[in-house]
Amino acid sequence: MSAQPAVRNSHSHDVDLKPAEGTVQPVSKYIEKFREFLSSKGLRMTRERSAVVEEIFSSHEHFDADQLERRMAQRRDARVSRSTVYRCLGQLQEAGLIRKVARQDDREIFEHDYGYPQHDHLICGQCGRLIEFHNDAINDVLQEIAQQHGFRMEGHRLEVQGLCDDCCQPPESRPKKLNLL
Amino acid sequence: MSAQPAVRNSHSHDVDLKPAEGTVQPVSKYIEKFREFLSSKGLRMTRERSAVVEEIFSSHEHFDADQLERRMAQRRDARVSRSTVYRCLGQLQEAGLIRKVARQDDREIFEHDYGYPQHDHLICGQCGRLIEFHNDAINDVLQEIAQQHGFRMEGHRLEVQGLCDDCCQPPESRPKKLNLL
DNA sequence: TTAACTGCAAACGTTTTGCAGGCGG
DNA sequence: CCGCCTGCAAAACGTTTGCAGTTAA
Repeated sequence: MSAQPAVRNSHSHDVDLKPAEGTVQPVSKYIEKFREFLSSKGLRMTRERSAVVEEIFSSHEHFDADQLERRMAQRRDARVSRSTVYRCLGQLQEAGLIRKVARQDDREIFEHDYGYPQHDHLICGQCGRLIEFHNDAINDVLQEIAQQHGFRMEGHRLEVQGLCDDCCQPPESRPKKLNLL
Repeated sequence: MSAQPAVRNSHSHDVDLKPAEGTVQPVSKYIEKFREFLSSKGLRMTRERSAVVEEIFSSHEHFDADQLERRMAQRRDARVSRSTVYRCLGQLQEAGLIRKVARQDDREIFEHDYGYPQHDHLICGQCGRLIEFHNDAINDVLQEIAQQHGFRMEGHRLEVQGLCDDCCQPPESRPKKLNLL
């Protein structure tokens, strides 16, 4: 589709983890994965669904339903309604392609899940920035704790609240809310 | 239809951590703390507000706004409207007396924060049970990670998803759903 | 063909808010 | 007395759903 600018994303959202390997995976990989899932459920791949997957995996940004809807509105190949966006988000979660990662301003924030290393987030309460990090120790500790409680751990969600580097600066030089990705 | 397991959130939650010490703190301690906060903001302590604090700290259960509203309805000293419950919940969070701890069935779940040791939760996706645990290592790791990113950590929220002991059992021996209320 | 899909709009459930009257300090 | 506080009802919010026409397989 779009000529691959190897660029991450336009806006300044640091992604401190790199993609699984050096290069950006072709979007078709995810579409195929989704098609498999759909087919296993007796569902169909449609123009709308593949367009949504394409949009979501065209960059590694965090996003919410509203942002995705707006991004879809700008595409030429398929206009996708809000309902379909929401329905698709649910299915993509079921399929393991994306996951809810945090909650900001009363909205669920999603991110890529499939083919991306497990990680957690530092969330800036001032500017809303999400900083990814990965740490094996946390998983190990959780695994151990779960075991002690006879709990079968399936996953976790860890949000670290605080202030990012920029927002720690004195108020005068502090950037305004840049909540939109 | 949600893809979530169709389970209500249980009202009776196991608390695997004990209160700070053996005895239950007098509720007045919390009311006093709240009064301080209010006063520092030029706000007032009212019959409704103290009743809410009293209700919340009369037991160490997790709760959501709806449950709290119902509990308030049964009190003799003050009828408290839903609006006031919500407004009060917000202020109690600001005051550091309670905090949101998870999200279940589209509702925020709250718990005591002030005077209670820092901890996290195992959340059973089957029966909704919240199991508290405490582990210093996690905080240490997070503190270190935050520092590496120039992030000023203020707190965190860690939800471990999975299945609790009971719900791991084979269906035959599985206890009936913890019922609500 | 036919069952799943879509957009639309209306419905939903939780939380927030505008308002007029009440009350704490 | 001032201005914060309350309950009420209605609004707002993200999200879900019923429906009738559309489309993938």
